[in-house]
Amino acid sequence: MPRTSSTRAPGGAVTLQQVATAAGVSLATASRVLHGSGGRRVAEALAERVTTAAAELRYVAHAPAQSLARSRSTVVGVLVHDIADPYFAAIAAGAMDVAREHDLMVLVANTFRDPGLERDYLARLRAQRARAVLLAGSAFVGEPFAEEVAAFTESGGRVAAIGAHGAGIDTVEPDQYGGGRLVAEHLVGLGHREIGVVTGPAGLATVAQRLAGFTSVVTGPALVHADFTREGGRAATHELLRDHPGLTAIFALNDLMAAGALAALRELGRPVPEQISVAGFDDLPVATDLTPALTTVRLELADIGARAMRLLLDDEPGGRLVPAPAELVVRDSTGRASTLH
Amino acid sequence: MPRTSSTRAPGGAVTLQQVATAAGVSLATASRVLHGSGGRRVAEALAERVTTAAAELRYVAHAPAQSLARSRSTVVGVLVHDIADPYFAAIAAGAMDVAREHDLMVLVANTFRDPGLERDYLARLRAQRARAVLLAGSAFVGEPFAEEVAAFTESGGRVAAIGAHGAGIDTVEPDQYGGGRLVAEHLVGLGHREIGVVTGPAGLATVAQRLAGFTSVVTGPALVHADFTREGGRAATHELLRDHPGLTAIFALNDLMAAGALAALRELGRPVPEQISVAGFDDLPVATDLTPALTTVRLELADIGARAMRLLLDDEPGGRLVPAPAELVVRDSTGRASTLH
DNA sequence: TCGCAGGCGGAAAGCGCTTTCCACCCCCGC
DNA sequence: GCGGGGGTGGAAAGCGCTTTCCGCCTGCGA
Repeated sequence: MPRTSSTRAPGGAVTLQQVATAAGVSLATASRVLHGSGGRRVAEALAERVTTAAAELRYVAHAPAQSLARSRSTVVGVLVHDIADPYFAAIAAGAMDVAREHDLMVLVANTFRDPGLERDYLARLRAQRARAVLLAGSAFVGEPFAEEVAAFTESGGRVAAIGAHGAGIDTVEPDQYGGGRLVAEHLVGLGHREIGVVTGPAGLATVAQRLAGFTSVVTGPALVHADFTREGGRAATHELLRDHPGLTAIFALNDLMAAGALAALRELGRPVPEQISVAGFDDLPVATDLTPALTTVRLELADIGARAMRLLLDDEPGGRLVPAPAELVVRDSTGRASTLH
Repeated sequence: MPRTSSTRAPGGAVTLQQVATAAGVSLATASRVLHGSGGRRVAEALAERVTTAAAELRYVAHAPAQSLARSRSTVVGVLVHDIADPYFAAIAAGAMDVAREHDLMVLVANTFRDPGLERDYLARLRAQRARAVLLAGSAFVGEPFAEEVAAFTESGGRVAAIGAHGAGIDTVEPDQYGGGRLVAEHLVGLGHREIGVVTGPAGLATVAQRLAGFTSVVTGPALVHADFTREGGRAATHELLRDHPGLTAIFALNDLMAAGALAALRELGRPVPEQISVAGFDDLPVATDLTPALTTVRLELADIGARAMRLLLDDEPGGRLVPAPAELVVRDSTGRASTLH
């Protein structure tokens, strides 16, 4: 018979009371020793008896009970559109790193850009009394969602966002506009005049900003919508070239779609960059492995995630706006506009 | 002044008691209406008053309090080595999908293969009284970790793993061995005899199994260790070819390293597959976008994650082993062994 | 008309922890 | 030698919810 059977509660977990009893002290003393916030000290000898007993019993505090008693939990939420998208995975990783430094656990919610799910998850994060929530995407819009956010902050939680600036919400704002502009200037500098843009889901602030930056330089580019996925980018590129065969460059609003664009151009037998140039956005790891290596805009995604999490966890007043730079990374997928068209 | 200021508790959140009062019923009745497990019914009229009041006050139950009272929580944990690695991201996404169907929230812990962190996170998941935890990687080994797992199950949580079969633990076992074997047979069938293998971190069961499958066909291949990253694969490939210039094929034990291998070969001016073939493992989305498109072994990662989560959440006795198939996907990076060496 | 059963609302006892407040002990100073 | 004060342990009151048990009320049968 395992030694633990006499010390473990039948239901399973060890309670503080058991530790206290084993150490021969009161519940209060045990609590002070193990979780005391320094306000009150316990004599050396007793403290050691308690810690020893706790270790022997493999005691870990019941976090929900602690949350209840302290009325503050140790979890934070991260809302992402899709954790399998490397863009969000990188942001989440950065955020989780910082959370760990603060001894917090991270609840990740995959919303698939479904507004209903977004609200639902936010409500459930509120139910968990999550200390804070990071909105790692900019599709979170609309009145009902804003109400949910308000309810969250009103019940004492902090909210920060990446890329979408709401009133009173801390925001890390990647320079989407500037990135789009950099691409435009780069392409124009190479002599391109007929440029098509593969945009993302309508309504995404990210899309609007990247596009706005681009059109601040190149007016009236050919546009086609896709869904921020590789396949979407591929299909959109076919469509784009069918309708506008004279294009000499394509700007895909993210790297996933740029990969699709390159695939489509390969299928069409259009050499890149000799006949047509392609640029992306995000500088995902895949960008270097594409052929030709992708010219794109670098966002320090992990860093962005980390900074957003820091905004959530310090105790400064909210409403701050932290800019994150976008940097053009020129690789082999862009070249001088071909003169023969 | 916002209308809510009179109804909201100053501290923030709305409590059930407030809802009950607003509806003019007792706490018990409100609880039965809103969270009743069907065991007991409340008259229609009262129920409606309660739900209305709850909606108006934007009430959401205090999850920690609920966990405490019911002594079961609504969170599950997923332990991954690195969520930014597409392999784990895909598994996590599949798992999270199933969790959502069960109305559970997912706590994701990034361990970076640090044994200390793995144990620590597992203890904290136990502290949260997570209903279950999915070990989405096979590096979780060693006595201390096994003890932590035991403590977790003893305190009433379920544990499932991907790829590492432990006693009493539900496991989804991707056919790593078979996949390695498929690659070997494929390469041998193409006439390759001098094959190098870029392996992963020592001690990973995944690595051992893929390699074992491979060496069951090809004995004594040249080996070099890397760390499952693209850069590691690149460096390892350089090393491999320095020491074994006559290799006609390279098997990288995952796609990330295969991407690095292709980069290295490009740097060396060795055409793939004309002069040397390359195969990977996992069939990450990037595989199709590499040049040449990568021959690899497909694992249905999202499905694997989903199945593992289902194992965790049904109430069957543990210790099951669910195999997941591995399938060879032949693309352009492998070809007949060059006769000139 | 009275009795009883069935149905349904409410009081209250926890769930495991924190934290306030009280009581005790010891030591010091006068 | 006695009173008081500082320090430290313990009792107990919650935190917000679930759930058992109790008791009331209604309606039906005799």
